[in-house]
Amino acid sequence: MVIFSPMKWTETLIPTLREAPADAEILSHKLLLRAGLIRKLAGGVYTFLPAGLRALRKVEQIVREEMDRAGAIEVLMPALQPPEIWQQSGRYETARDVLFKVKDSANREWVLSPTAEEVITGVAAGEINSYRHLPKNFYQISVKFRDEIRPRFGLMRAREFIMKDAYSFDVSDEAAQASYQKMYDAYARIFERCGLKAFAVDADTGVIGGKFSHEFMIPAETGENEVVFCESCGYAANIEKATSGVPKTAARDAGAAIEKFATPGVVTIEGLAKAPFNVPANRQIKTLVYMAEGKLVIVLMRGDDQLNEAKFAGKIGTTLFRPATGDEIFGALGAYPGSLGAVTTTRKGLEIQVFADERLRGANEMTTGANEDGFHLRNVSIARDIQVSHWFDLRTVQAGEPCAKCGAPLKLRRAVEVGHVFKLGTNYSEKFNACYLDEAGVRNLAVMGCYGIGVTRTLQAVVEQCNDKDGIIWPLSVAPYRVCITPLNVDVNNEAMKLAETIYRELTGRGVDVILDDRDERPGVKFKDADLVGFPIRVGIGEKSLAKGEVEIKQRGGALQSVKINGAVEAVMKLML
RNA sequence: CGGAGCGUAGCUCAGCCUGGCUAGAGCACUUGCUUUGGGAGCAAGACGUCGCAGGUUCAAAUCCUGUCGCUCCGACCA
Repeated sequence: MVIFSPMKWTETLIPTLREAPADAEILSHKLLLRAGLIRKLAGGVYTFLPAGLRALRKVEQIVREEMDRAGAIEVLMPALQPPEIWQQSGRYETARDVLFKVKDSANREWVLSPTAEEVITGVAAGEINSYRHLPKNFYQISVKFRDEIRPRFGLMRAREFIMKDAYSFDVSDEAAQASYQKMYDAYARIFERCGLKAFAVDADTGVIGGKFSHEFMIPAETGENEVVFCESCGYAANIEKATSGVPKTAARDAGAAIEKFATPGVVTIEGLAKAPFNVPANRQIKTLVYMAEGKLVIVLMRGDDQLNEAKFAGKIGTTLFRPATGDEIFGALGAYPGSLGAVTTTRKGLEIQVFADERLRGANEMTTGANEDGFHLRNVSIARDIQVSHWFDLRTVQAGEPCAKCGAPLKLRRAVEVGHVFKLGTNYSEKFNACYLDEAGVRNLAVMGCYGIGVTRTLQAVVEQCNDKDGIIWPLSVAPYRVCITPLNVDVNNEAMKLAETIYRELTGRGVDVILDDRDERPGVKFKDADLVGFPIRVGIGEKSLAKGEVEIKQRGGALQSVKINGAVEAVMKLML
C-alpha cells in the first residue's frame, strides 16, 4: 500500500503556468502542463512532477488493487528484451514499425518492450507444467516503449508510457473465457473508480492477434478512435470492427450487355456521378489496388462505401500493405487509378486476387472502370463479369445505418481507448511451447488472454473528462491531494495560519492526504492555483471567516459552505465519504 | 514517410518581409515600499551563444543552404 504523505506547498514543486506552452493542442494536455503536473522532455516523452506523480500512483494503485482482487499476480518483466523472442513470435516483422531497437557496445541489438507476450509466455513455458498450476494470470505495471509514427496530445500517444499488462493462462477455452470475463469486470471497476465514464466496445485484434477483443473507451471529441453504437440495443464497436444492417445493392433486370463508354478526364466517383454521366455512387464499383507483401491485390467496394483497412488487414492476414503506386497499377492493369476495373475481359494480370465487399454480391447494371484511361464500362454484372476470389465484409459503417441486431439507427462518436482485453487462444503458446500436462498426462497448449491498460493515458483521460474553465476537477480517488488548506495569511503568528496548521495535523492524523498552501501569495493567486491544479476540497481560512468563528469549505466546482471551526475536520471528512 | 508551419529569456510572443549601433514586451523570478478574500501597484534588478552548422555581406535574429527539434495535416478510397 502506498503511503501518501502530507505536504506543504513550499516544500514540494507545483509550478503552475498562467499560459499553456504553445505545443500543447488539446485541453487535457494544456491542463497537465499548466497545473504543473508534467513537463515535456521530448516529443512523446514526459517527466512527471511531484503532484502529477501522486495522481499517477493513485491510478496505478487502483489498477493494482483491482488486479489483485481479480486474482492476478504481480510480476515485473524487463523493458530490455532480446530480439530473438520477437523473431520467434513473428512480431519482429509484424510489429516492426512500433518496435524501438537499441544496440549495446558490442553492437548487439535489443528491443525495448512495447508489451510482453513473448517474455511471459516464455516464463509460462518454462515454469508451468501441470494443470495443477493453472489458471494463472500475471500482470505488471511498467514503462513501455513504442516507436509511434506520430506521438501527440501529451500522454495520450507517447513514445514512452506506463502500461498495466496482464496475461492469463488456462487449461481450456471455457476456462480462458472465465479469465477474460474477470478482467473485463475488473476493468469496468477500475475506470469507474477513476471517475471515468468508460464503455466497452467490440474491437479489432490487430497486430496482437487472437480471437476477439473488447476495448474500453472514454467518450472524448479529441479521441483518436471512432466508435459505432446503438442506443436501442446497446451494440457498440470500434469502427474498425463495426458492422451494420445496410441492405445489399439492389439487383436490377439483368441481361444487358457490357458497354464501354468514353469518360475523358473523369477519374473520381463524384465525377461519374455528375452530368452528363449521372451514375449514382451506389451504382458504381470502386476498384482499389493494394500492394500486400509484394503482391498486388484488387479490392472492390461500392462507389459510396469506404474500405475499412483494419477489416482488410484481418482478412488478408497482414498489416504490411499499402496502396499500390500509379506505375505499379499501370504495369499490371494497363490503366491508371480513376479508370480501373476488375471485369475479367479487361484485366491483364489474372493472377491478381480480387477481394470484394459483401454489399456488392449479386449486384448488376453497375458501372466501373474499363482499365483503359478515359473509359468506363456500364451494365456490369458482378456474378457474370467479374471473377471474385473472396467475399468479405470490408466496408466502413456510417452513422445512421440500421443496427444489425435491432435495426435502430447507429450513431458514431469519438473516444479514447484506455483499455483493451484480448482472447488470444493458443497463438503464443504454440510459438513458445507453453504446454501443461492434464489429468490424463496428455500434453496441451495453455489457452491465453492478454489485457492492457494505458495508465498514463487513463490519467490524462481523467483530466480530459473532468475540468472546467478554471482547471482540473480531480475525482477524490486520483487527486494528487484530496484537500488543500488555504490560509490567507501565512505568518506563523497569525491566527489563520495557526488554525491551518491545526486542521492540517488533524486531517493528516486521520490519514487524509492534504496539502497546506503555505506560500506567501495573495489570496487570488492561491485560489486560482488550487482551482487549476484541481484539488477536490479546499479549506479557506481568512480573517473574515475567523471573525465569525468559521472556516470555508469548498468543493471544486461546487458551492462554498461556512462551518464552525470545531466542526471543520468532520465536515471535510464527510465530503470524502 | 509526404506536406505545412514554427524554433528569439523559465512561459506567451514582437522584431525578420525591407540586414545596421548595447535584441524587446508581458507574465514568472530577485530586492524594497505600498497592498492583501479570486492571477495587485510602483521602483530597481537578474535572466539570451536569437535551435545548430555553413554561406553571402563592411555588417546577419533578419537573406541563402544544410541540419536538428517541435507542432499540425496526411499517409486511403481510383
